[in-house]
Amino acid sequence: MMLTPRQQLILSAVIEDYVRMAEPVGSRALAKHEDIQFSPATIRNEMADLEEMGYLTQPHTSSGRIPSQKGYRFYVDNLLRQSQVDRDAGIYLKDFFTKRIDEVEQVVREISTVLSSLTKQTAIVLGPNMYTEKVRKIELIPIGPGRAVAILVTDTGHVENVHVHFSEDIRVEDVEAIVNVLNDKLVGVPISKLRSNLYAELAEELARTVERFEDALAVLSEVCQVTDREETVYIGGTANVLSQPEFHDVEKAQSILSLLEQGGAVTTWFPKDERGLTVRIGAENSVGALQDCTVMTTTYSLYGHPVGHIGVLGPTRMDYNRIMQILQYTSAALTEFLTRWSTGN
Amino acid sequence: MMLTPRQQLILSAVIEDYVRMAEPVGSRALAKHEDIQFSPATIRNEMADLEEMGYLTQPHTSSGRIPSQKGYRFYVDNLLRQSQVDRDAGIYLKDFFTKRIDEVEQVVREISTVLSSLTKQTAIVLGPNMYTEKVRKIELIPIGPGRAVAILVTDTGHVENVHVHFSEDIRVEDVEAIVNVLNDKLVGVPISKLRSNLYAELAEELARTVERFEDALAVLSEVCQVTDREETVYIGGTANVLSQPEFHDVEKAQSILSLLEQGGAVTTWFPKDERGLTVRIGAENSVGALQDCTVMTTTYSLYGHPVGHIGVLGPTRMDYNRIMQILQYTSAALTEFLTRWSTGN
DNA sequence: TGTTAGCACTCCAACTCCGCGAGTGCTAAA
DNA sequence: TTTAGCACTCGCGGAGTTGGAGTGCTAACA
Repeated sequence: MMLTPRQQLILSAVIEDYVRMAEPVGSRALAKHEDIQFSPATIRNEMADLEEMGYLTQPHTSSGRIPSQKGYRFYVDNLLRQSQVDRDAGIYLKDFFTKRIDEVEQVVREISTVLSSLTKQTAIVLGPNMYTEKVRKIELIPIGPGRAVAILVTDTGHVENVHVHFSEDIRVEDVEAIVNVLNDKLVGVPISKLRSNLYAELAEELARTVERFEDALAVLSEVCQVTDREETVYIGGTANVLSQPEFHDVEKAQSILSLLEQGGAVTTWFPKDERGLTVRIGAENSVGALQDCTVMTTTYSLYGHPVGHIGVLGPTRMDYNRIMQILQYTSAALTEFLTRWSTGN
Repeated sequence: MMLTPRQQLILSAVIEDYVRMAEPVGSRALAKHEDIQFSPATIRNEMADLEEMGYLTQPHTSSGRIPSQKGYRFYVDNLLRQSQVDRDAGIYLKDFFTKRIDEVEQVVREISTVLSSLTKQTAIVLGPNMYTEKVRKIELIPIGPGRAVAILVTDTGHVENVHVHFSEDIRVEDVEAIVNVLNDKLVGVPISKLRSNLYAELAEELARTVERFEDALAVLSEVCQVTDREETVYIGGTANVLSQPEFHDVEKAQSILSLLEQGGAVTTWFPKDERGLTVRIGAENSVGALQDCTVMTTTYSLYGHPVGHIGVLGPTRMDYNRIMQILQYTSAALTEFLTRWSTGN
């Protein structure tokens, strides 16, 4: 059942050739591979065995072999040698990050472009969530009768805002009172706990302090909306989908593009509670349209907590090695950038 | 030189048929058209004339005709009868807007989706700029040594924020002084005038009030950055590009998709100083990749000033009539929504 | 004079046919 | 166990063929 070293060698070679050429690879071509010393005939025998075991398939009799999903999986799990990160890519990334001392959001957005152009695939970046950040300040700024903007600033300097409403005849003192209570009770609280932990306690306090109790409650609930904000999604390199030979079929390409378009759907492709690198090959993606795609993802962190995801979408025939390197390197660089940024540029 | 009514009728018919079928239309097919009473032979003669004048072309001898760019242009300028807006579309839009009492940004983003699914083309929406809005409040919230977030709220409730830096040993009073001066001098000033008009005056005032003058200046300049923010671009329905027969050629499709991806580039497709509806057919778009595309755009307004653009990108063979209707209707509805929203939901 | 029927002609698109070549599996020899 | 040899398979691309849609032209007709 286990593969012999020679079979592993051949499987690797098949995958690497196929990744490069996007065409079924035959025994003759493989024999030319430098670290393969056997004759085509031997290779044919081995390939027949590999096919029988399900690691390779044949589009039709008398054509070369292509790796099956199982083949890719074995390759990723056992054969991938962690080679050097692409030198140019490394330089490019390092360069990108040292130049940047900008707003986080902009950097994160641009990462999706960078990642896609490095990998020549589609890159997906889920913006850093603020669940672990703490409330630094809450402001209520009136902008009209019965209307105000609530602004919430976190300790790392993220700003969220939401429009709130109250009765038109509320008094200025009441608004001030509300803001004071909010700040008293909420500063230092992690965003993730905003709603759950403090709702009851805060309501009580507000009831004691503020005349217009219902208004205060409404505001409270509206402010809490910021915790429900879904992560922002940045997608770069969607056009790269079309340059993959496997998606020259317009139907397929379109189904993938429309999938990418509904930003929300993309979120589900990322494993919720894993922090390391994950690789989902073909049918391992539950989504139908991704049957012959691979989604490789990893997380980036702030203060040791994963706060966001980056990922690459490509055909199952992708350069796993290279893309894995780039992804890991990018994640590390992004993590470092975030840390540097949030401790003071 | 001028077209006879019959020629106009035939031109219309050719265009309308071609828009529907995406295939060259011949004299026989046209003769079946209900408001055409002449025989195929007559039609052939007229079409030959129209071709000679450049309104139609023939992919090859002995095939039907297709409209030339000049043909489309004439059609748009002279023959388009403003018919009823698509009933379903109207209902759909009305529905969308009455349901929505949400954040502007979200509505604008969703408009791009709505517009693309109504037109089955790619929709481009340039978010409302805030140039005409006025400063309501400026806040400086410290988030670390020498670091703060500057928050600017406009009279309609837009919130922009930017990170600012000053010497680490600046005193709290100085920060307060800066904020006070900023608010004193800037509240009520239109965003567009922020930098130009008040820079000098403000600097003077700050020099008088604030000890750390350089710091204040730096902050001022950083705050002004928000005026440089480029308009946000939302693009919906990029996948629709692929469903157009003319873009089944992967090359073409890709060049258009990559164009769409660089959000910034898209901005230039919108005429700067026109407010009504514009139609750019084929080569009228200066961009090379859009040679067989039409970009139809219009603006939406707030308080009578155009504040943003919406547009539709499709093949020159697009349903001008329908898309024009939808665009105008959407623009009107969006304008109305904005007004309602900014005067208090 | 403008319109129409008829007809010969054109040309694309789709289909079939065929040969090439890359690749295989099997067998027999090393 | 590996390799050389050989017969076989099958997709792909080019050449040849055909059908049909559409044209332009001419001549007849209102």
